[in-house]
Amino acid sequence: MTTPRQVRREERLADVLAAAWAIAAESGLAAVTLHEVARRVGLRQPSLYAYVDSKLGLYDAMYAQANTELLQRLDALPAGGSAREQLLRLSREILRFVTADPPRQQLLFQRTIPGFVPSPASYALAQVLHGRVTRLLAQAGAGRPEQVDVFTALVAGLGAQQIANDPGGDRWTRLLEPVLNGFLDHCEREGSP
Amino acid sequence: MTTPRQVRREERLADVLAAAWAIAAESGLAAVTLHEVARRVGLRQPSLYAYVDSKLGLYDAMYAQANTELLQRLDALPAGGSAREQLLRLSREILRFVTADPPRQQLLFQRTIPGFVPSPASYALAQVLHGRVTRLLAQAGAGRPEQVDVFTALVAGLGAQQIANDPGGDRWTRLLEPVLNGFLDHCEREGSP
DNA sequence: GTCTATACTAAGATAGAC
DNA sequence: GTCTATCTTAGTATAGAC
Repeated sequence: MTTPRQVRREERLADVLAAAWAIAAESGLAAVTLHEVARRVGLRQPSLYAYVDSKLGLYDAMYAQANTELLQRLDALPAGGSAREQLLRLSREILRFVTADPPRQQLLFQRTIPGFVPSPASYALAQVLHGRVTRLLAQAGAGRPEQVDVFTALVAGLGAQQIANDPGGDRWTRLLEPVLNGFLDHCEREGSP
Repeated sequence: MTTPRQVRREERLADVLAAAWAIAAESGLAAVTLHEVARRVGLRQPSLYAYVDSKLGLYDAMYAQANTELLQRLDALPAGGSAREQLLRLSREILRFVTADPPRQQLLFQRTIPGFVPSPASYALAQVLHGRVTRLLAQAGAGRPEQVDVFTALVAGLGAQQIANDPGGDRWTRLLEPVLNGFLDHCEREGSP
């Protein structure tokens, strides 16, 4: 059961994480420091240790939060239509999610913070996400492991190029639909040779 | 003309850059510091300012060097065969280049160092690379700008996933050939509708 | 749970001698 | 071109009082 005290704590932690994401969005993920986070939430830096147990622990909490939020967004998508249509909606949402806030892409899909490795608990969330994608791909006729890997590379690649070379634009994200259709068409042809 | 003095200087600079790459490979690109670089080349930290004009200047020199080396490697590839075969060789070489040393991928194709923007001179090298890829893609029937963008996303995506989720392995890089063939087949079909 | 105080480490950069 | 010395800033983390 959740006491009012725990609720309060969760809210505070949410403030801490929000401040961290704001810093990351402004100055890069690597620019997040406990001092600056504390400044923004109106605490002294040592007080943050009541919420995270280290700097890397803060990154882990951000990682878990981003995974959770992305999962929630995918859950909130309309479920109708063909598997292909659902997959397109899901991919679009993932791209929207990461391109709207590049540090998310960096934290979720790249390995750029020296020393950061997701904790088992946080990584489990990433696996849930992967499982969701795999299931939908299987329904769309692209459920083989290699096909799932190609799909993740496609989405991650479009997101990364978009962020790195045309931030705020849609030069790569707008290619999602034709690329995805080409990929799924190819998988269908392969599926019944 | 190059005096012996300039040659010496170039060699020293090369040592500095090699030390920086070594640190990046061991601890991440963000872990490169002027102090540690100086330590490794047997200089005092202020002496590095004879070779680079700032920390970001060091990253810029690394960026330029990586581009130059990649271009050299692509130049050294055998030129025979169809455009498709050449393109496959080129893509393979790019993937080999970045996966063998993840900081290269991070510096060349991602934007993760707060404040780093390539200088015009360094960025020109990247454009040479892009031009080379574009020309080859055109010969292979995929020269439209959107097709070039898809190609870069494919290669960058495979490389990023490989590094992030299977470092040292080949779970994604081995998918290059089928993915590339699928992509080029699709472009050919599209080319004459 | 938050504070003050502080230990500890390390960073980037500049001045000026040799 | 390299050095010593130093400035300036900043970081993570801990101890102990309230």
